[in-house]
Amino acid sequence: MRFTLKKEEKLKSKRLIGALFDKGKSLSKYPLRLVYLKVEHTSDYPIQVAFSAPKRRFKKAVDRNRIKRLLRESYRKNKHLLYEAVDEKYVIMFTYIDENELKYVEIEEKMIILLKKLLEKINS
RNA sequence: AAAGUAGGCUACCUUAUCGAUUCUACAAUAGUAGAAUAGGAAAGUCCGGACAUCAUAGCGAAUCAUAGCGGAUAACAUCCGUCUGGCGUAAGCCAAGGACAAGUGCAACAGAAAGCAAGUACAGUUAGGCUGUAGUGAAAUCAGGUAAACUCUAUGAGAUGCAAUGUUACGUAUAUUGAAGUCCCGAAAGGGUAAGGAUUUCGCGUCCAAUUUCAAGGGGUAAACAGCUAAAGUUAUGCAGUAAUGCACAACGUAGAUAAAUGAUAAGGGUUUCAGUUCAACUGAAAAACAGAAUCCGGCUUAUUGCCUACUUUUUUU
RNA sequence: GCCCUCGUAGUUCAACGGAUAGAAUAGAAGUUUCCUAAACUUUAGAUCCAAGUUCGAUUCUUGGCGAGGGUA
Repeated sequence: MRFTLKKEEKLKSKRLIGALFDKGKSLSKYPLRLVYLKVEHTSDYPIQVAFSAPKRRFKKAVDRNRIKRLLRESYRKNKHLLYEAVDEKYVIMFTYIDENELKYVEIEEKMIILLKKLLEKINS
């Protein structure tokens, strides 16, 4: 298993994002929040994913970029948890809801917990 | 040593592992190897250009900008030099710094009076007139003050911005409904008129015409490529110039993302601060700012780390 | 990315460059009432920030900060 994260795995379609917020279900593990939806998409990968840091909480572009990079890194390291257990296609959006930037180690820890929670939800 | 002024440099580094984007090569659509990958302000979007489109882009007015003088520049509200005025003990800093001797307006309070009329007290001299002084005020008879008041003078500006613009793909609609207009002369060719609509605010002009104009009236994709990064480029030296800068020659080859790459982790080293031990030195701990390209350049403004050089003033010591 | 607009009491709005910045409403205290409301009386409270022009700026100019909008 290689820990890569290619362009094709990123969620870019505005239509899918709209549908995701419209119909998707959400889970959260502070300071992360996740919205997911089972839907057909064009990518070869089973899951398309997007990351966001709200402008309301992080006014500076540097901070938003920083948060998104940390989220992307922690997802890249741990996405095998999902890939090993999921057959159908999903789209996922991660949102950062705290107002302060946490250390990478803490974010990765929460990410793992959140992904496991998601697996339970999907399989049940 | 303290306080201050001016100018300049800098923006932690190295290695390893795991990734991201672009390009190249090999492979063929899986990948492998190599190279490159954020700033001094990338920011604010405040000026100036390049570039692109619009001939319904023209002309005039309006509007806006600039404002001592000379120079630099592609250009500028930038930069350099200099005069004058102001601030500061000084080093230095600041200035929208043309015209109120064209016209119009405005001037609280105070004051007789802030314009077209009036006139207080004292003195020169008794009255009038004239002159001077006092008193109010930011400004008082003086060609008064005020133009970051209208305005005038000189110079400049066509409008819109890369979501410009071009090509391709998908889909397709000159769909449908309502309203307005389709003028005059002539058999025709043609001529006349200028109501309507369009345009950068207005006028002229120009353009449009049942293949017209205006209004109402669905949805999908939110696609790809070009524009898109070699540039009024950077550095060193020489020459010209007080300088900004120009010229010559040499070297270097410098991000192109698009729900938006430039990241994460570990180890070692350097810098600064604090603490401990006998000065040098060592050990330990902590800290490292402001901030993220989005068509590209030249500036301005604002945010901000560490340091260096020169100068000024004051105090202390020799 | 590009292009615009607006900042005055807690809130909604006023104010030719000229006295202590005005009104409504909300707040506080009092009068009235057995108590509350209403009414009446009194009271506190503001020009986003920093420079400049001016004798004098909410108003004019410049820079900053904040808020909002438009744009295939």
